[in-house]
Amino acid sequence: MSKKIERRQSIIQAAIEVFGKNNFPNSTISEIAQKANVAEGTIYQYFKNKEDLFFSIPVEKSKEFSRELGLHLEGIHGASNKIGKFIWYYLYFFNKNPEYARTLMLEMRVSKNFVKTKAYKSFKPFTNRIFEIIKEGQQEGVIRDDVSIYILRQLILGILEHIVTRWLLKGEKYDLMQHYDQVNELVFYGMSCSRGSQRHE
Amino acid sequence: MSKKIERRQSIIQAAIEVFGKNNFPNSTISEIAQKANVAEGTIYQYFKNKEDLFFSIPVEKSKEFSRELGLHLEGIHGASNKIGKFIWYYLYFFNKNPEYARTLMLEMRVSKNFVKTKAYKSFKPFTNRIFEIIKEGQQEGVIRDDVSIYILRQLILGILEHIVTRWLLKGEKYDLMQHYDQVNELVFYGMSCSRGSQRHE
Amino acid sequence: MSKKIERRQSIIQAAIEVFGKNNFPNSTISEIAQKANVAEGTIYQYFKNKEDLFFSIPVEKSKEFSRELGLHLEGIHGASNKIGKFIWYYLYFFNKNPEYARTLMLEMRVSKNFVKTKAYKSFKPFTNRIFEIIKEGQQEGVIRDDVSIYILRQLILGILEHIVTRWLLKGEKYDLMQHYDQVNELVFYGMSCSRGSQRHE
Amino acid sequence: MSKKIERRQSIIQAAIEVFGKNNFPNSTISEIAQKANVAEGTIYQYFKNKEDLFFSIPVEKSKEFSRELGLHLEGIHGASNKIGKFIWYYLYFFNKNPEYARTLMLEMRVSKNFVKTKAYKSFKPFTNRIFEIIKEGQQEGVIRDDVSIYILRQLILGILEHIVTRWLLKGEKYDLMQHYDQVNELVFYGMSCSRGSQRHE
DNA sequence: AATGAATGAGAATTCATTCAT
DNA sequence: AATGAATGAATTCTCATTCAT
Repeated sequence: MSKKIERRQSIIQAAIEVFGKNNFPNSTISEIAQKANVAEGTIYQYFKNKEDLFFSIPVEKSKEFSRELGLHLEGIHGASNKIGKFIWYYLYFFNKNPEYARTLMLEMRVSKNFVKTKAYKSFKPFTNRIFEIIKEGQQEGVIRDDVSIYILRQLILGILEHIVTRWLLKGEKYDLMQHYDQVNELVFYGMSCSRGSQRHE
Repeated sequence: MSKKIERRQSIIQAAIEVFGKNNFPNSTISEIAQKANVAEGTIYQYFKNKEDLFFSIPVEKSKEFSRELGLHLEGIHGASNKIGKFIWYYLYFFNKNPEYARTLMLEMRVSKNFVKTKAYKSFKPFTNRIFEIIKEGQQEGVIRDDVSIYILRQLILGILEHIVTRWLLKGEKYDLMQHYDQVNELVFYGMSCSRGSQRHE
Repeated sequence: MSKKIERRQSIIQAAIEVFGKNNFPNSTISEIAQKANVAEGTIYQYFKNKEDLFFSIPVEKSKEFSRELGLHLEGIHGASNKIGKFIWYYLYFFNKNPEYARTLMLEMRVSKNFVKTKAYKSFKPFTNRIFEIIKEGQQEGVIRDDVSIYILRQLILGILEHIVTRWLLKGEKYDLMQHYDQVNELVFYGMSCSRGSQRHE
Repeated sequence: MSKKIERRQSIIQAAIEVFGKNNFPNSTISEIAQKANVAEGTIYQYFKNKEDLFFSIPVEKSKEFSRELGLHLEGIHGASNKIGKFIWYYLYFFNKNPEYARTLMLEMRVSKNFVKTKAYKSFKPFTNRIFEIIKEGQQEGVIRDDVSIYILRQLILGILEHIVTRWLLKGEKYDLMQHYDQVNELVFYGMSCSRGSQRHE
């Protein structure tokens, strides 16, 4: 039983490495199978086809992300702290998973019809988590409520995606975490109440 | 003689359309040849191979960009005005060339080893043009000189690329030019000497 | 004990349906297993391989045919009546088993080396039954004896196969039984003594 | 120009041999290519895919059949003589093309949805030729006109197909032409106006 | 005896590139 | 210089069969 789950995991892991190194069309099932120590045919018992395997990566990684994020948020009080932690974990996660970052940010996110894939849908949970935190902050009175929460979420994710993308384009040569303070500041600057009037997008 | 140049142009143009619609691996020489009204074999008389054709696109487009940009800057005085014009033309150019924008921003720029390609090198001329304008501005005293010009250039291009990329990810559904004022403001906010008072245009 | 026989039966039954719907190469062991409510591996405990399962169908069906035919012939006197009954049952049987008919007539019978298979051999019993009846008829004096019994058997089966095949090619859209009288007449016309001289094949 | 036609022909010829020897699913493009002395890829320049190649065989052969049949009918007068010639040529043609006969009669004709294929449609021309002859015969008064010409055509083709099919099932061991007289007789027996006295040839 | 996960051989098809005309 | 037919390498995916549990 858990053997199946393990095997599935090892295929996904191999896929992350191979797709991250090459890219979708230049990656071969054969290489993934080899890396996962399974026969090519085995992959097709776990995934419908190459594309399905590809888009299963974010599904799996998003679960992991949400799960771990949940643990990290455990016991933290106050929306500000939670957002700070979120930003930290986001950077930490991609810093730790550069191949996945590459695939997600530079290939999937950018492909036509990405929003229709199951990969995109798998972001829902942690995307909702942000909503919760923002609302909490608005109730606490530390986050402005004169702006749609969609805009506020877009603010956070937009900055984070931008930072990660630049890091990738530079070849992941530096530690992504070094941007933590900067991002934090930018985000809080944009979200906090204590400002008379700011426009946005 | 000029027939050769014309033919080369029509191949490049067809390539832009086809690569922009699909993407590199899903585009076929056959379709490009058809669209350019030449035989497949003919393409190999003008370009070494598919990849060469692909990376020749920015080379060609960059020339066009620089040439036109030069004309638009003609007669404009003052670094501020020139930067304003540059921003305007950048947005104008990609707004007018969405297929090329898609290929360049979402596919080439994002591919590993892009910086080693001739495409990347072809950006030099207009990239240098920015340097000149920045230096001019610093001499004029309207652009801060406490920061490396590399950073300042990166500020301009970073914002522009970000804006164009978001536009593409949204499906080019709106007019890119509508961001002109916003970008302008952001750039001048970041570059000007005396925070609080910048004028341009 | 009888559980094994039951299980074997349900596999055969599933095979008839699946092979009849698709055809040999387009049928999968997986689908048959599913329909029979057994695991794929189980099929290999009852049959050597896919081909063996395929050719086991007529073996099984022929047994059923012979058994039932025997019952239907019980108590019938006179070769003419018996032949009539045989024709009736033949049409009745395939009318009731269209998937099997399809497989047998349009796929197996038609395949190279069919005569070497165990399927072909399994027809012996009911084929012999015809011989017996013909001989009986010749002794009774109602069936001509100036012709080889092989020819006479071939006459009966040839017509029946032809009728069933045409019915299948037309998509089994009509009731096969409607041909009973016609076939009966044709057969008796060909077999009966009361004719001076007819040539054949 | 004629090189393309020649090559197409040699591929078709190779396909006839290979499909006739094995059958559709057991035949490989690779073997056909080898036999035709072309690369596998070349086949796909002439035919969309394996299935297209398969169904192109009758299209090609039907053309040949009609063309040759036309020559053989040239100068023959009287519907009776024409039908006789038609029967003769039909048997002659399949006798000479046993592999094609096998493919057409035992595999294609028998497959579901055959009537929807281009192969089926390609029979139209010679099928129409029969109509013409039948009508001619009815006007001459030598062919009964109390029965639909569809039935009469079906009579001819039904008998011929049956004879050819039986020949194939027996392994093409005897000369198909030996059935000529028998078929002729059967056909004329069924088609002529005045039962009892038909003459032909 | 039954299971069903794992295997891997095998085949169709695509398409960049070459080269004879 | 232009053509476009021919090539064949390379890759995905299927599925009968095996075998450890």
